[in-house]
Amino acid sequence: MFKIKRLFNFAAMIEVRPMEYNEKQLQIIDTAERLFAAKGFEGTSVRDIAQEAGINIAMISYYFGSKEKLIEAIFAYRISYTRLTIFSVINDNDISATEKMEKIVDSYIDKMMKNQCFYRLMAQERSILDIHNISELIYESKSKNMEMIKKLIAEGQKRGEFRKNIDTALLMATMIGTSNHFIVSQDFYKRYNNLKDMAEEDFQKLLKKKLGTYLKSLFKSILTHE
Amino acid sequence: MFKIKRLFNFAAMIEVRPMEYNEKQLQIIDTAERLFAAKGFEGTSVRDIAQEAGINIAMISYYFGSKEKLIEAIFAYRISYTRLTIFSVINDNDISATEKMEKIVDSYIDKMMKNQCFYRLMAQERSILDIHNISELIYESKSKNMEMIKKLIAEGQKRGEFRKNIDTALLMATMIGTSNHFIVSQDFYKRYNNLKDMAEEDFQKLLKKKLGTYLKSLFKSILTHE
Amino acid sequence: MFKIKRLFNFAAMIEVRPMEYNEKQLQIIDTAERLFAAKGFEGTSVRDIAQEAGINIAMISYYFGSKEKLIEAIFAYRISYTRLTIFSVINDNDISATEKMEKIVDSYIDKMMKNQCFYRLMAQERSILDIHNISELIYESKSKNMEMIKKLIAEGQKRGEFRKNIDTALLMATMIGTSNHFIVSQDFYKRYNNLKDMAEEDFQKLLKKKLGTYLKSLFKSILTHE
Amino acid sequence: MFKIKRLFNFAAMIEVRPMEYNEKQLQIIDTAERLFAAKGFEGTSVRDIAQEAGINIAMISYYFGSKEKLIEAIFAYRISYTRLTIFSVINDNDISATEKMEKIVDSYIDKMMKNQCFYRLMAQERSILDIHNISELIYESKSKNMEMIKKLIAEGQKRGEFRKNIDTALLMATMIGTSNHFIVSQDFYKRYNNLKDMAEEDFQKLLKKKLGTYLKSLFKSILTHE
DNA sequence: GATGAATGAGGATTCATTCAT
DNA sequence: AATGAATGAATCCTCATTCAT
Repeated sequence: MFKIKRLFNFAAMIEVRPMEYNEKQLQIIDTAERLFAAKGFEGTSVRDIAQEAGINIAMISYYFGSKEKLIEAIFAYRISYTRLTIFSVINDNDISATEKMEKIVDSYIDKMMKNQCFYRLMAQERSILDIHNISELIYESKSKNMEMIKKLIAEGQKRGEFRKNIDTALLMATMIGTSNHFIVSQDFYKRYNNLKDMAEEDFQKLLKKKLGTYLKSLFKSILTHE
Repeated sequence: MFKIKRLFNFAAMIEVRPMEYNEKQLQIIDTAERLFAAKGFEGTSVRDIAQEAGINIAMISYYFGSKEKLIEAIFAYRISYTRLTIFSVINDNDISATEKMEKIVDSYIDKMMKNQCFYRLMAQERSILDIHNISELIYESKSKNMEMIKKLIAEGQKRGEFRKNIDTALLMATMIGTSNHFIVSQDFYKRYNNLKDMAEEDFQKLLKKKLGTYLKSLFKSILTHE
Repeated sequence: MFKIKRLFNFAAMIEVRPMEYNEKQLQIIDTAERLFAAKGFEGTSVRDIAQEAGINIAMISYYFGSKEKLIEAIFAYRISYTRLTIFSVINDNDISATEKMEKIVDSYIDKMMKNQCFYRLMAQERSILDIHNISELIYESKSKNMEMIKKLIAEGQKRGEFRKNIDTALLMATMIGTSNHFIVSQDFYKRYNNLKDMAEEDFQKLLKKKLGTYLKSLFKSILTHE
Repeated sequence: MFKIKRLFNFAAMIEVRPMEYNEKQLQIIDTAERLFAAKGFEGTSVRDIAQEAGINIAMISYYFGSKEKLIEAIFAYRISYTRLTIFSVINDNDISATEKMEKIVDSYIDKMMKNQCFYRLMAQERSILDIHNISELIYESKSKNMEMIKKLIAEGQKRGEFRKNIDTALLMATMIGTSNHFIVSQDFYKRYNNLKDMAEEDFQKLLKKKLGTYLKSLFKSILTHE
């Protein structure tokens, strides 16, 4: 029915379509994601989710099978979107490797800023790893991304844009880790720099811009300088 | 007795001594830290901790008051150690700013590698922040570190070692975020690179060396290149 | 659903209807009342109640929220019945003030004999007062009763049936206190008078008759003699 | 040692001497009595008592054996004093039966006002009876008192002071019940009559005077009127 | 398809007491 | 004689889930 056993089909990768959920299910996913991010998986009860989402408690088991399955669904749902972007950027033949990398950074930051809850949640789960059946999902997604980035780096090196000896894993760690940490520490940043009075929207824009500029400059540095 | 009202004494900062716990208390702290890191705060029951630590369940409330207070104690305990290192490095007059920065990176990585559980735990709590009374503790520690790093950067700039326009917050985010993400994703790294057969000790050394080399090179890049 | 925000509605006093509980809830109330009376509130565990009532432990929290709320519900439930009787007696225009008072005494004794558990419980709570949120409930009920009795006494005085200078508070204390003490000490009474072999039913009838005769005679004495 | 198996020795009744406790033990008794009265036996923890009394937790078990034994000790201690008074009044040959009865009422009220905590506690335990080993103690004390009162009534009847057909049990119930209820409901009384601003000492005097006058008048009525 | 009622399992904590000192 | 440390048992309550409707 709405249960997907195997998430990604290599052969049909381009056509990978995120599973379809009805409105109520999406509402549950959004609410759960937000609450899981804010209070942790175990710290959030299905009652909390049901109440916040304005639905019946039994609906969660009814729609997703269990609380565990719900978080798996959240990850499957969110991750299924991520790949498409990178994929389309990589395959764009009209721009240089450097430009591609910049686009990827921008796109990553954009996605993360828009889905902060999910990325917070992922930061938690990365640590708790293997308790819920998510690690496999993350592994697949991550290695897929790694492959693409590697290909891109190779392309850049071939074109003479990038230097040799680039450690993709650490490069990714820098992009993901720096972004995550910066976003997750935004409360510290706001308080430390006395930006409490800034409108939230403006503050988010500021973070995004700072982070984007910084990361792209950093990547340039890493990728080109000897 | 073992309760600390105020953690850091500015005036007596050099002499700040971590609170003293007896052996059993330390055993609880270590076990709890490990389990919290592995299963999350809410995902870990006091029964789990007691059983794993080989002590009576009631001892946790007896020694720390509550599960909540226990995690606070863990943070207070671990954080109280961190500062000293940075402080002593900064105040070393015999080495250049560049060398100081390298020492700080090394010392951070070293500490993190040795206390992976705590850093995993902190990664979780950074997200859940403000549920337990830890954010204040982290804020204090973090801003203290920021101040010292800022001072160091200023010193480096004054000495002509570092370039202008360095964003300390993002620099820190890179060090902490990259390290954290790399460590937290070590299982991915191992699997992705088929290193399952490598001895754990060797693997840890490998991670540490790679990370250290990378981060120091990265910092050099950020701090010196225009 | 079964939560009552405001117990007594002055305007609609005649129509005050006790809250409606389903059969299982009433079963819990009865059992809890009996056990609280016998072993005290704190001396009774929710396990005891659940076991005795033949229901699941969780049902008590499920239906009443907590053990505390349960005892509040018991009081609200029992007290909501009491007023009606006095009210209807007072407003009966066909009988003298003396007869009214006799009816009130009879009705009080009758109610108390039938709900000995509750009156025992109330005797305990009167002492512990203010720990559970019951004092307010009792205050309201008691002052309402006081008002009615005062009115009745005034009526009796106006009609020349009762003497002047009657202290309503002490009059009430005599009725309630004597009855309570007599009932609560019935075990002593039975043993002291060697009535162990008397059928329980007969014994209860005996108590009721003795108490009724005595109290009515006493009231006559108090209300009429100079 | 400090354990008394059998409290009252009939033969040596006149010489009955309350058990001797050292200062710390008396401190515990007083504190426990107060807390038991305020929060109930089960509602009071030995920790509460120890903390309030400023003594070590283990002392309670050490001195009294257990919490249960402590409350037994309280009852034994307080009850052992009560009898003496009645006894001496009864045996006074210089005053009439009526005067004796008045003295007994006065003495009872006086004792109760001075030991409100204990009387509150007794009101609770009367209901919970037979859980702690106190009922026997109370039975003995009560029947002893009953005997004396009966003797006094017989004396009054013989002397023509009192009427025939007096139910001693109900007479006692009136004295004890009315007093208890009046005292236990003093908060209601204060609030109902807007006496919150009266000094506590004055309020207590008021209660005592009202109660004394009322009860003695009531007793006269019961004992003399036909 | 959707849900209110119900429940067994397990949560953290507090309890009175004991024991070594 | 006195006590701080320690503990097994029991506390109330919440949990995710199920089931009859």
